[in-house]
Amino acid sequence: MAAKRSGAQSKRSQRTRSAQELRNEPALSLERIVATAVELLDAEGVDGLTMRRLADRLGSGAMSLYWHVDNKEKVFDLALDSVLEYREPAEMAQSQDWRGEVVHMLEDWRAGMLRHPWSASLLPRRALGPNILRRLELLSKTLSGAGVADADLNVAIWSLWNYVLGATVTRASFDLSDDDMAAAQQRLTRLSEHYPTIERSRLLLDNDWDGAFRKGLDFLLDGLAPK
Amino acid sequence: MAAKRSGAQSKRSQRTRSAQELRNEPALSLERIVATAVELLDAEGVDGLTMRRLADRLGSGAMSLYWHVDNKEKVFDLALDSVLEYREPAEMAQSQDWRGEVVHMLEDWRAGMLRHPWSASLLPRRALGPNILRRLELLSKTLSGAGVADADLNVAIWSLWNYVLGATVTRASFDLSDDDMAAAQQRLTRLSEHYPTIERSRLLLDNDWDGAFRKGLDFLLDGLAPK
DNA sequence: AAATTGCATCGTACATCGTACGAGTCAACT
DNA sequence: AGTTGACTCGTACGATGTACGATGCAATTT
Repeated sequence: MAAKRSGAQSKRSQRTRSAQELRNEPALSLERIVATAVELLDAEGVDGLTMRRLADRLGSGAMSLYWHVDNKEKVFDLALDSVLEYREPAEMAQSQDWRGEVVHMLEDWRAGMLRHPWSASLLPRRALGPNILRRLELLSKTLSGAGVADADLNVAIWSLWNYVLGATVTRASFDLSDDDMAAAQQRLTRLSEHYPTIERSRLLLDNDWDGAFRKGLDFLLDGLAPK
Repeated sequence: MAAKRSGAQSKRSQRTRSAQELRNEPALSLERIVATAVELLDAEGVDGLTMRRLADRLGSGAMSLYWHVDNKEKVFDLALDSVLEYREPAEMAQSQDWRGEVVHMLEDWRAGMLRHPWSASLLPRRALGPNILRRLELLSKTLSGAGVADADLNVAIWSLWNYVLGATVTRASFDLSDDDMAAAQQRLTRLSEHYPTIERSRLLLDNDWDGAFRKGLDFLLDGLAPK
């Protein structure tokens, strides 16, 4: 039976592959597969990622991918987590402005996902990758350091997580092309007699997404702040 | 070229089909297709819904579905909206407890989606169906009636929508089977040295989902309440 | 030097999917 | 009697995920 590559890198493959490496296409690797998957997702969206197309971009055969990856689902998992890569903030521990930090962390999180809109629609179904966990850990630590009691930490984290996830998913799915937007507008005004209040507030049409995100976040933080 | 059925019902099909109707399988109809799709989604999940399987359950050929439905996407759209069907609350207009009403509406919304966990993962990608719009309209009306200024309505609606959507999606995706739960637990404790705060607060493990949902919602409503 | 091992690649094949196309059925209308 | 239009469905096509086994090639052992 064929051996499957586990998490560990092979020791040998570091210095071999000279034939391949000096050629046009560098050899396959998990990193290259994931990076190319992200490219493909950015370019073609979730449905555009197929194992064959991914392999084409890598200059390899489709089945070669399966040496490095269990199945297509894993490609999605890895692509998602890679997009949420978290770079440790330089100074952090001594800051007093916990609220500013939290806002910054969550806005950064959201911005990262909006840079790759497919990631928002993927997130719900995926397990927690290391980068997401790292972000949750830092969020917990910051809140805890700000004085949030352990007993309240769970509620705090979930509220924020839910809000950020929802806001990002919503934003990503309503970030329509101009054509779609025009169609939606037309549809809404056609139906406006049934939804007068929506019409009046111009929901879905005039949206300051970022501002609204920030305001709701502030409300949550008001409630979550230690008294 | 084959005519496609548009939104309107055929006038004739009301009284004909006697041969079919008295038989074991009633004739195909949009309603029956959608209802069966929901059954299938409940039973087998998103990936379990295929046109062939759906047709099997309906006792018809796969291609027959396409008379009633443009494509598979539309089936998803219709199934989702049907799950979010909204039944008008009897008395409502005169109530003074706007906050209780909002909480009730949103908890009902969330409960409806959690009864069909596939719906949460579908929601982000779908257009707004009539039932969702109806719910948004009622929410807007209630907030507006409570004194929320038109200018603030947008932020209010989006904050609540985002929060509810995020909380529902999260809950649905973490509502794991016991096996998955055990695996997740094992995985987390194995990694606990890297995520000490998460470990301490037992995030992901001891969760009072409903309670946390309610608390975060209260925080939002505190912020959104007209002064 | 020769044989063996193990990592890595890939061609072929299969079941399954969404759905295009066109033929078929049957009641209602002219 | 003939036409129409609503509806059903068999067949077929291209695309997909991936199981399986053959192949190549460097490192290691003999």
